Amino acid sequence: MPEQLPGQRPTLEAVAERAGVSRATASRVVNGGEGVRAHLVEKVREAVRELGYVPNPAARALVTRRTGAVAVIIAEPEIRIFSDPFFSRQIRGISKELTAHDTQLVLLLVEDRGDYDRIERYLAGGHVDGALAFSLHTDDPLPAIARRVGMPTVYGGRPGWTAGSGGHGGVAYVDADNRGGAREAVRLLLDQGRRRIAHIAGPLDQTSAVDRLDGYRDVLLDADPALIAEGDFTAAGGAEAMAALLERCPDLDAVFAANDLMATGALRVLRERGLAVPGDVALVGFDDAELVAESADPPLTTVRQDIEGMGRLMAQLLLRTLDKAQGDRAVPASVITPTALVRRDSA
Amino acid sequence: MPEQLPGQRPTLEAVAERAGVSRATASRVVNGGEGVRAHLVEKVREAVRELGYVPNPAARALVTRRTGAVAVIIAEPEIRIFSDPFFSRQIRGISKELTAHDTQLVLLLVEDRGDYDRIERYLAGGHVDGALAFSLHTDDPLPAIARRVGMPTVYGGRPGWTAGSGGHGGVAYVDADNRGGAREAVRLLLDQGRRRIAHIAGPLDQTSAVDRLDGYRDVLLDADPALIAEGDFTAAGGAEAMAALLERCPDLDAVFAANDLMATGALRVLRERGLAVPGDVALVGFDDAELVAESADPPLTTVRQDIEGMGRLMAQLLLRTLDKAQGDRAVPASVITPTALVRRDSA
DNA sequence: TTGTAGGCGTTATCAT
DNA sequence: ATGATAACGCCTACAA
Repeated sequence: MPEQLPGQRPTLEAVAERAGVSRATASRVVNGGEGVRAHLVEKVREAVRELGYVPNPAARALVTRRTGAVAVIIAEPEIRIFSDPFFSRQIRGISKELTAHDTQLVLLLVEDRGDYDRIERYLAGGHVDGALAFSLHTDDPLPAIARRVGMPTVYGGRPGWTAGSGGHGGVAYVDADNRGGAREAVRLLLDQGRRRIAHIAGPLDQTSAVDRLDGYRDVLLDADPALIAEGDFTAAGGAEAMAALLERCPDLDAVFAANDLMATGALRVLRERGLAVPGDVALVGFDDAELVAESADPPLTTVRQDIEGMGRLMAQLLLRTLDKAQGDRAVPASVITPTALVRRDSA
Repeated sequence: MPEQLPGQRPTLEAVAERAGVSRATASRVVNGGEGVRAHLVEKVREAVRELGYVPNPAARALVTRRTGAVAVIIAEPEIRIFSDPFFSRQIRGISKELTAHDTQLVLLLVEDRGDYDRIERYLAGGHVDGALAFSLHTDDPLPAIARRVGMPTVYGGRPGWTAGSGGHGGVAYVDADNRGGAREAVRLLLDQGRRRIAHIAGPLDQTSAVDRLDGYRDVLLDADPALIAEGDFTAAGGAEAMAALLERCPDLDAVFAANDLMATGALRVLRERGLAVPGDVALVGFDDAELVAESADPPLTTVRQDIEGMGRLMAQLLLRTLDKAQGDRAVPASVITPTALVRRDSA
């Protein structure tokens, strides 16, 4: 039972005194204890235990110039942030990895454009050692900010760039093979004999949406533009897009939706219209979002991406950079993770 | 354009020198500038701008003993954390309030029981000034930990206590009027002439679930126990509970579900069984979760709670305590927020 | 109103 | 292997 004395917390000084050693030695023991005689290590450890000593992170950060914290920046003004299981899983992966490395997760939610000033100040302030950012839209100011303040950053999803928005090179990201996965999905539909395959795209200011659309086009080189509708990655948006597609192309016999949430929206509309899935219209989603794809009616055939794994990977990449670089401005490499088609009942 | 010099960041010292004042004066200006002559304030501000000076939070924390950060602890081992819109909205509310007070949000996800050691070390370490915690289960170790390390904490939802787990008193929380809301829901059903009103409860190791069940019982004093089934706040759990209820009481004509997610699960089962809602069975949910209640088919009549507002309130309570207390161990008061019945089509 | 100087709790560089 | 001691960057009496 550490004695939580009223008021003051024990300092390293107190530990040293109690153990009968110098502050320096106490410090060494607290930080691993290399090169300290065994019995002294024991003495110090005991003092730490008795006093309930916990290092003061501020003091430590002041001298080491390392905070042991990483920012996770989510720049999604909409409700989507959490309601889309995608984020939750990725954050969970990140959290696990960071925790395993004794690193804290500071959550930075961007509500509106004005928040970027705050974010910049925060990053520039040195509150964190690095940053992880998600779901960037085409001309998100974040990459420029990260670069300006020299903050090592790993992006979730390939960032989109407009010319002049800060240049390319030197950006690390983790992304699924969106294009390849989309191709697989469309090919499945094709192999099943479907001939009028529509696509419900995500918001095209996000690269994941663009890449999936590109994959669709890779396979359907001369796809009728009327077969493509843009959604917003939400169920409601998917429903809307589905309705529009049916309006334009009543003869469509398959749909590839750019994510599962939109697929469920599409499913609802198809059901309302009395169209059987996959009988009349086959449907493939993307994500294999849990609690969504599997519990849909019928369960969704979809393209799985290892979202939690991608989160871990992002954190790993960043942590590795932080360890190594320590000033070298080393840039982590990007990683594309594979996808896998998961066949269930909708196609 | 602040000149981001390679390597070293400018210190207060540099600012002072450039402005031709002492460090003390520079510091005063940076922290509000009370009692400093106007032209000096301007001089310092200019130096700050020119140098791109940003205070070093570690150094500041070291002397002020305030970190400007608050921990948000989520102790939900399941996927629910984010997939349930409840958390997302509450976090959003918290984030807004904290941001408005220049306070950072450190997210602490507890995955398994063993993580509590880590949490305790973290809180004891003084990384944060206070904590916000959610969704505590009956004998969650968190309150005891917070108390032991003397961390000001505000809970989201009334904490449940087992005798001896750390005592009662002195705990601040923000909770919706679960019991009152449940009563309203059941009364609505009753007023509509329903006579066999079932309840799909949440996991009874959470007070919100217990309180809603109590509200149900308040109105239906002699409710048939067979009309009550326990779910787990997920859609799948709701479906299961609904199936069980129909098995036991095929004659039920109404259901009050303890949250919207479970209500949607129930909806699915009712539809599968060919039962019309609200024709054969009326249904009321709880939460008014966005993207859930409204877009259900039919849209859910439900009990709304201002979740984001509750989040803000939690943060406000904590921040107020931190400002005032500053050592006094002042305990914030708890707040119960009102609920409102939202009538849509399911009842 | 402004400046001087001490100290916050660590780590890290030296001697020893 | 261990111990002084000087930073780290900031705030805040206290003095002027």
